[in-house]
Amino acid sequence: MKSCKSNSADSDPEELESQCAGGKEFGLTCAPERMENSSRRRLAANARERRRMQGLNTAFDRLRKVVPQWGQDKKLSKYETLQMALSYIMALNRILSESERYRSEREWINFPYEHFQPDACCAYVGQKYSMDSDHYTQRIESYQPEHFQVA
DNA sequence: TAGGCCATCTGGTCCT
DNA sequence: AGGACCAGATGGCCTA
Repeated sequence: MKSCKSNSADSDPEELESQCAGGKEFGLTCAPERMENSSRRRLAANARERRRMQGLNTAFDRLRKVVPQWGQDKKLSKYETLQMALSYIMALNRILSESERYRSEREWINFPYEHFQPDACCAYVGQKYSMDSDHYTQRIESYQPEHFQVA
């Protein structure tokens, strides 16, 4: 997945930074110090940007782990992950609202106890939910982002 | 082979 | 001044 657009992409950025500082790379052997500094700053900025994007991707991976994902074969794209997270939050929010309503109507006590089992909870948060997956898939898939207003 | 997704580079802008 | 953030450009990989 690496780009070959620039030679600098194929080497360790910190190493390149130090090489650049020596003026031996990128034809800068006889370049003025200003160009050298500029080039060095650019490489440092590239390295920072890579780290930033890696941090962003780590966050996406963590989000993927807590968001429902059926179809074990393919991981969600970034866009899909965000859409799924939105739908998931909305679904949970609705479930919460319903539970509040039940409680206020004093019907909550009749709510099936198994809804509070830890396993049932983890099935939502975990990777796959082998049991009852069809039902759950239908439930969550019915929560499409376009059905909600984003605050 | 076209299209989707992604990583990386890059220059601009904003913030501290 | 330098770092963080962003968006556009570019090219590689993968799949239908």
